[in-house]
Amino acid sequence: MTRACQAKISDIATQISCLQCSINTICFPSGLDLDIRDELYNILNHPPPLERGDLLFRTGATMKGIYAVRSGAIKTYITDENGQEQVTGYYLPGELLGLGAIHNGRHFQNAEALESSYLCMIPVNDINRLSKSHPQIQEQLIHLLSKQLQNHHKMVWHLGLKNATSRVAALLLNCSERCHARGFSASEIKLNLSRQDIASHLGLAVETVSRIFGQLKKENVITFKGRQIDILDFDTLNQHVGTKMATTEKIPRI
Amino acid sequence: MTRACQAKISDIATQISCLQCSINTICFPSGLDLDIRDELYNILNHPPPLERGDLLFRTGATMKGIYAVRSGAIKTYITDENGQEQVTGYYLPGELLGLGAIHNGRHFQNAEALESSYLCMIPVNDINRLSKSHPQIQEQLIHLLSKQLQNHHKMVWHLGLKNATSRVAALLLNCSERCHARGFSASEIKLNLSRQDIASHLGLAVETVSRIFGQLKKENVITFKGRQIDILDFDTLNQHVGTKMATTEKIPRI
DNA sequence: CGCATCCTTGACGAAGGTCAACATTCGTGG
DNA sequence: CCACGAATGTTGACCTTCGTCAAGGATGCG
Repeated sequence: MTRACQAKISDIATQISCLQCSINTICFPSGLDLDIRDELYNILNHPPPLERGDLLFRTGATMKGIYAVRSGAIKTYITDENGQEQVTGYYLPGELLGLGAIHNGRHFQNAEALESSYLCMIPVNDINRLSKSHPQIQEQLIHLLSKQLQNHHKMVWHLGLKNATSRVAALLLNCSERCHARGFSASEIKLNLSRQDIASHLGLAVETVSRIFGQLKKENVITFKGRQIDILDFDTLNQHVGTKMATTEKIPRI
Repeated sequence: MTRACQAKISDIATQISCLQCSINTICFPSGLDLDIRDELYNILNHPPPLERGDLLFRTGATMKGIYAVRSGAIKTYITDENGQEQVTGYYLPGELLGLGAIHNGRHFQNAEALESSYLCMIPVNDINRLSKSHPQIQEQLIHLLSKQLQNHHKMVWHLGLKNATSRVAALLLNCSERCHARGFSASEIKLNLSRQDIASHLGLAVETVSRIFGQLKKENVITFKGRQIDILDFDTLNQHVGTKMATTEKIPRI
C-alpha cells in the first residue's frame, strides 16, 4: 500500500500560504517577539511529500508532532480485524491533524494521502519546550483544539442523520464550508475521497452513494465529473440536512 | 421544558469524588504550590443542581466556563428548524462538557440534564487569568481537549458503522468503557438516555432500538430493566463493532 | 492499446422505517 | 396508598430505503 515518498507536487492549485493556514496562529502568533517567531519558523518541519496512498502515520504509532496540510488532502481511517477500512475524517489544506494523539502520544487511526500532498509539522517536543516560556503558544493550541472539537460535534450530528441523502448532503456542505473558510470556492469543490471512502465514512454502500450523486445531479442540485463537484443549489442541500449549517453564530434564544 | 432548578439530589450512587473526576487535574494539578491549589479550589463554581429536563446551556449561549459532571448525566443535542432534536452526545460523572465552545465563546448545542445532576464549573475568565501565571493549567487543558477529541474520533467511527445492531453495540461498549474508567462497573450500566434519545443519537427509529435491545436480550448478550442495562457478553458486542474497543493502547505495527 | 481501478446502473432481497395498537412506568393528586 | 393520565417502551404488519450481486462503462496509468 505504501510507496516511496518521492513526490512531484504538480497540483499547486490547492496549495495555500501560511496566511490561510490554521496552524499559522501557532507558527506566527501576533505580538510575539521577533526572535521567537524566528525560532518557531525554524522548528517548523517539512516531512517528505506524500503521494496518493502514502501513509503519514499508523494506528498505534508514536506521535511525532502536529501536522498541517499545506497542499493535497489526507484521510484518516480505522482498520478493523477483518482488514475493513472505515474512514473517520478527511483533511484539506490549512487543516490540522493528529491533535487527538497529544494526550497519550499515540495515534488512534491511520492517516493516508488522497493525492500528492505537502505537509508542515511542528515536533511535539519543541512545542512543549517553547510553550513553557511562551504561554501564548499554548493558548493558540487550546483554541485550535476547541475548534476541532466543535467540528467533530458537527460531524457526529451529520452522521446521526437518518437517511442516506441527508448524510451525503451534510458531507458536501461540510466540505464546501471548509473549502470556503480557506479561501477556496464554496461551490466548486474537489473532494478527493473515492466513492468507496465516502460510503465508508457515512456508513453506506458504494452503490448508494453513487445513486444519490446521480439523483442530486438529475435534480440539478449538484453537477460533477469524477471527484470534481459543483454545488448548484445550497438551499436544497440545507433542507436535506434539516437546518442551516451556520449555527455557530446563531443568536441565543434566551 | 425547563423547570425550577431546585433539586434534591437523592441518587448519590452515581456521585463521584474529585479523585475520579477528569477535571481534577485542572482543579488540583500535582506539584502546584499550596496557595494556588487553594485559589483553584476557591474559583471552582457550583451551579444550582439540575433536575431532569433542565437546560445547562443553549445553542448560541455565551460560554461561562467549563463544566464537569459531578453526579447525574447530561445530554447534548442540536435542534433543527422543525424542532426535531438530534442527540450529539452524553456526559457521565467525571466528564467535561462545553470544551468545544472555548474557541469562540459560544455554545454550539444545547445541554440538558437527563436526571438530577450536580455540576462543577470553572469560569473561563479565571482559567485565563490563572493560566497566565501557571502554564501547567494550560497543559492540563490541552491534555483534556486532546482526549476528548480522540473520544469523538471513536464516536465518528461508531456512527459510521453500517448496521443498526453494530451502532447500538458500539454505544453500549462506549458507555461501559467510560463508566469503567470512572471506577463504576463496566457491566452494569445505567444509561439514562431514553430510547428516543438513543435512536436520535444513532440515526435510527425508536422502534428499531427497542427491537435490537429485545434481540440482544433474547441472545443473552445483555439484560435490562428500563434504562438499567447489564452486559453479559462483551465478546459478542465487540464482534458487532468489528474490532476490540481497547485500541488506544494498541501496539504499533511498525 | 490494454489492464486495473473506479464508477454507474439494474434487479432483487433484506434491513430498517412507519403506522398503529398495546404495555409499562412514572409522576401527580386525591 | 391508590387511581389516573401522560410519557415511555414494546410488538406486529406493512412498505420504503438501502444493501447485495452482477454486469457494463468510464477513467487513468503503464
